[in-house]
Amino acid sequence: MLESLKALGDLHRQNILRLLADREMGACEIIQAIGLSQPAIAHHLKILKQAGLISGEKEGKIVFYNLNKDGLKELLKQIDGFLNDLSCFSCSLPKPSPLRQNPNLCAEMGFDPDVCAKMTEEETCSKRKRR
Amino acid sequence: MLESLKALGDLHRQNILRLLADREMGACEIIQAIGLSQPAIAHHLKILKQAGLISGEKEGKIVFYNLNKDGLKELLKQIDGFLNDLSCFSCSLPKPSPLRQNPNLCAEMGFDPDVCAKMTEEETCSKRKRR
DNA sequence: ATATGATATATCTAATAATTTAAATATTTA
DNA sequence: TAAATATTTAAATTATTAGATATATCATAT
Repeated sequence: MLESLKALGDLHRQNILRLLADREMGACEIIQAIGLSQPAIAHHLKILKQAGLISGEKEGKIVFYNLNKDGLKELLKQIDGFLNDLSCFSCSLPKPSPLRQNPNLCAEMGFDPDVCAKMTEEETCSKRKRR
Repeated sequence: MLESLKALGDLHRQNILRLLADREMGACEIIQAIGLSQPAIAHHLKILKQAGLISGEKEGKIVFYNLNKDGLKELLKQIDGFLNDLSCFSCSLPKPSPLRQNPNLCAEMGFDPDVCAKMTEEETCSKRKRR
């Protein structure tokens, strides 16, 4: 998901996706439409492809690019899971920090290593135990 | 949305959000939990705050950070709109490129400026006319 | 009250790392 | 051989980071 979010976090790449939302396009068309150099477009297309957001099929000289709808759907599911999981949108007031009780001891406080030690790219909060 | 996606596209910032999913935290707690320098954390917190994903309220010496659930909800809505809009998840086979008919003329092809000329950060495909 | 010192956070600055880009080159296909 | 795309390389830009410094708050001593 991190890779896909990085792929989405660039305006040119968003615009490539917007172009492909209308129809498939050959790379040369995308180059003209976006107005960057051919290698720059090739680079962005590679990033989008590696993120699973588009597909490219070579047909003769031309590589036709399309949205990967399954990839987009999967990404949306992941983001939805991540964000929902984070904010648990409906539930519960935020728990107060122990610093509220103990405002002088920030430097001395320890941390539950479970909370953060092994957080990885794809892990979401629901996989951690809540207290 | 671009700004928020960039904010999400960093593992440390994702982990800060994961931490805050459990409870509010003082900045000093976040520093210890993530293990970066104080200025680096301050920088990431600023980016997350500017993206509307967290809030910080100062209470004495300590700034307590919380998830901004409304911001997260709003972002999810935008991403959902963007991705759904792109792939129009249920509908229609992809339209073929005109290059399918005309495979020799990539360099000479013109482009409908409506399709791409004024694409901006927040514009989604549904706002463009479809053909 | 006022000064002093300690703590928490933010900002500034500079170094490093990563990303983006275009020119040059390579590869594939007609 | 020419056209379309990918890869390599190098330059420019941007992002990330830590050290130094600045600001604000609180506790304590005068």
